[in-house]
Amino acid sequence: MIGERAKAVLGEKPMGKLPAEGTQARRFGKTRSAQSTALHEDYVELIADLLEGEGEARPTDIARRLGVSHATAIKSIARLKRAGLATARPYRGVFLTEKGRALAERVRLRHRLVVDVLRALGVSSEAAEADAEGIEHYVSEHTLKAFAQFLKSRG
Amino acid sequence: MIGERAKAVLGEKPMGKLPAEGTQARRFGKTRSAQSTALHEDYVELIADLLEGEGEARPTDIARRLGVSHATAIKSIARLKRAGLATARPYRGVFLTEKGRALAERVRLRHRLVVDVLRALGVSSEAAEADAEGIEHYVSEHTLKAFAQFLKSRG
DNA sequence: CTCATATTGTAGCCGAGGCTACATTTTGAC
DNA sequence: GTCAAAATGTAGCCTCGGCTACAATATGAG
Repeated sequence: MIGERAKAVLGEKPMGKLPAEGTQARRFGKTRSAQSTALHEDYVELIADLLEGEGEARPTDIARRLGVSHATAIKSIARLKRAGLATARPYRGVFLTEKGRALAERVRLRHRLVVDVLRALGVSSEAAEADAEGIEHYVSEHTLKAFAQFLKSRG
Repeated sequence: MIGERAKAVLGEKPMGKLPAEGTQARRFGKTRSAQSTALHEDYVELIADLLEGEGEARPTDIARRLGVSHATAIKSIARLKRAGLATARPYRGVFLTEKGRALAERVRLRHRLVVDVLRALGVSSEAAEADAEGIEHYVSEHTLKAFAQFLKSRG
């Protein structure tokens, strides 16, 4: 008797409703890389907010807002610098590069759009804000456009 | 002249439109913990699909579908076992525990709901599937209910 | 039954993103 | 100007989720 494993080797897989591995793998891969930029986006957005609201962005404030230790924040800021998104000299606060500011602006617009769509769908303001924090990093340009169109179409 | 930093120490922060640190920190914290479960959810969902479609879930197949090396898949499966979501004996394939099956079912329903909502908002099927892969892990119960309600209300 | 091959498992490396503990610098009060 | 306290930075450790290279096991062909 030839088992399922044998069939697989012979290329006799049942092949159900599963998508082609290539497509699925690509999707998961994209999701993974998005995860690596999600933190960068959060930091950049927060730094932009702090710079506007308080005039400066200090590691301790950043750490408190994000709910992490200051050591973690400092390490992340170092990664931001390596990525060319921020500048910071010891004991002198954090600033955004042109690239960082551009990213912050895009992130902010996207955040607003996601929150507005969620609210339009009947989600409460609090839940919309909270969920958007996670969702926004995974919304593609295409989907973003559809969101904008949807909001416009329904006034 | 007293700088902004001095003001902060004295509790004279301008306090603009930024939310309270507590709220924001809690949100980010939740987002972070969601990230740690996202991979578990992907694995569990895929394993359930494979078990149904092929009759068995082998590490190599899982790795190929997720686009990672088999070593990575095996290590993740070990984490799944530790989390009580799966069982696996050496060279004998992967199976889900009751808890794992329950999670897979929830994840599957949520995935469908997210894709359907995205499509209802005018997102193409391909983009909806791709984006949902990332978005779904950050949709709260509250938002999920709103999604279901929205879909029902518009037929 | 033997054995080549595919699959599976293990070891060891890496970077990201957490943490605590400790060292250094700045700062404002005095 | 001194100095304690707050902020900042550094060191070292952890887990997760990647990887490659190598070892061990199953499996089907013959």
